[in-house]
Amino acid sequence: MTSKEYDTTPRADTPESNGGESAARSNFIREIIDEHNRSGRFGGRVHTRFPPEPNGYLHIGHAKSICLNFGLAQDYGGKCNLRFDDTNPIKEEQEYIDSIITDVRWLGFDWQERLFYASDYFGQLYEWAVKLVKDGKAYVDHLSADEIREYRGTLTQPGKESPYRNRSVEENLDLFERMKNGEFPDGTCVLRAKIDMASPNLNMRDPVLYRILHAEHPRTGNAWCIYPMYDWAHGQSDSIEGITHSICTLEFEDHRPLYEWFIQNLGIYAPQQIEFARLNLTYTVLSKRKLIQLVREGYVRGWDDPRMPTISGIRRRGYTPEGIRLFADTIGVAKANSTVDLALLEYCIRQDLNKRAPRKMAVLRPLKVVLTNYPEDQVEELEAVNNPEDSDAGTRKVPFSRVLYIERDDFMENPAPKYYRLAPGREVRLRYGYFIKCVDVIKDGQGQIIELHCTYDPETRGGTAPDGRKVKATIHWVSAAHAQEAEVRLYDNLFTVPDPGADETRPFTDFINPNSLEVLTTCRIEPSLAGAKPGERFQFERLGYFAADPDSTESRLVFNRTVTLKDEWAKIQKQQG
RNA sequence: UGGGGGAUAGUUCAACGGCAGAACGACGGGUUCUGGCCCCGUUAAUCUUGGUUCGAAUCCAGGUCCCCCAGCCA
Repeated sequence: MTSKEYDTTPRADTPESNGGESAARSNFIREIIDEHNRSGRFGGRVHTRFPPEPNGYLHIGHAKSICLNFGLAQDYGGKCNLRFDDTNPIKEEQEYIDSIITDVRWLGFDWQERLFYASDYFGQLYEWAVKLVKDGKAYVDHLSADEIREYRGTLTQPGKESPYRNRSVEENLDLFERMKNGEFPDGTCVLRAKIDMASPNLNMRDPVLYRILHAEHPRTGNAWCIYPMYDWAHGQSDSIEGITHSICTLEFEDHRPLYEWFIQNLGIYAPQQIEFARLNLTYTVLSKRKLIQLVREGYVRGWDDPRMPTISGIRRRGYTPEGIRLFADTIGVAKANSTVDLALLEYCIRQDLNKRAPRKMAVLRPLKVVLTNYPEDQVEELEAVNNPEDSDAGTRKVPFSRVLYIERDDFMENPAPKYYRLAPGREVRLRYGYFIKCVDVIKDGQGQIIELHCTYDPETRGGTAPDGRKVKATIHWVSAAHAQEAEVRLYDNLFTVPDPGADETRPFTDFINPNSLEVLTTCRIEPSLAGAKPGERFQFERLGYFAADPDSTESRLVFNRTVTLKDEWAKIQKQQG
């Protein structure tokens, strides 16, 4: 394995290569890059990487990092690699590699031919380890894992040197080679760097470089039985790829001196590690461990359950790459730990969907309405606007007839204050249709409202009255004879509290929202929705944004509610108690 | 009690010695054939104590609080 060539010439062919700032909002990383461009440290290059370990599915927190790394490269006319940090075969699987590739691509980013794996560098990494041994800077340690921990000391006390620390170069070379050749079982010994057992930074107390793992690797199979630790692999992988800015999360700040020690003692190209605060979101969890638990213990249907904060989950839910990128840009990047309000994510998604989602009419909880003065067999085709935000979206025809369904919520027998939808004796407008007035409320034996009798005003076709009278509300509807039946899944926060992990005396699963999923099976949707393909997104007017689910069949569509519309009436109701 | 980081409206992020600003949220209003979108307005912050300076969120000193580190995980 040889180190890769990388281009160190300034990228004069790209628009942002004059060392200049771009239009994006300022942040501390851009300032560092700008400074590097001024000083010429990287010759004006900007080359980042997104380096996931393929041990799970990507989530919205990773999206922040992906948008940051790829976004910086785009803005500065640079490059961004996708690199799998696959140094621990015990946890990693091809399934995860595949899903990560899918997700990053879906988010809208392109690494071109630069898809790499830390395992691509196992050979080079081994050679560099041999060099360190030869330089007297690494040794094979036969202390057990427990002993290593004891010898490491504590936060306040220095560590002790291992009795094996001063083996000869020859012995270390021999032992290390035999480690590689598989002569020792797992856990027998490790290769450690010889740095400083008294360092106040525990990462510098002779960190382990290689451990013995007789495990099959998704990519290298059984070629290796020793595997590099993160610290030994990461910086050198960055170096090999010519990365300029190695952006990682805050918990690696303590690792930076080690990152630099390896690079320096190997005498190889030095990238700059920069740390930023990872994303936290209210009403959700983003730790891999907790996400796995939700899946394994059946709290959700899988990694792609629309309630999950995984990329595959929010994709299925109907979130858009554009919306997620807008979110990443909006939250910015800094070093302070923070928790972003979920409302901001939802705002960004609505913002994007509002511009692009075709409008449709759908009734979630149907209430039958008979227009008693409308001709029995008449059907009209009413013209509806597909998207008021996009004049190019055109119009469509929606069938209208004597028997309709409206939303149960759009009728109130004893209307509350400020409720201005349909009520006995009250007139409202049917969207794109006529004014109707409720004249009779039909109930069953239990007193449940089962049907409304209304009259329509033929003069109001198109939605305006010739006499100029106004109505307070416009409600959506579908024609009973023409509507299709569909299933709609409504989602609420997976957790009932803003920070489910805050109480350390209780498991986070105690705070799971029992009502996070509501399945409605008798919804009626306008006929033009027939044939909607999984993944297609719509706005159901007055209800929210919805995406067709892969569970849909030819005969029966299933929709996920992506996010509600802002709902002024819901707010008023809340205030009214 | 070692080391490394951090602290600006309710939330997230700007301001880099010179008028503390934006977005979201909340509240109020306008507009409207979606109680949506859009528009306008109100609310609301520099952790603390000193110091330097004509002038400090920004520089200096002390303090407080929060986060991370003792994997053969990443």
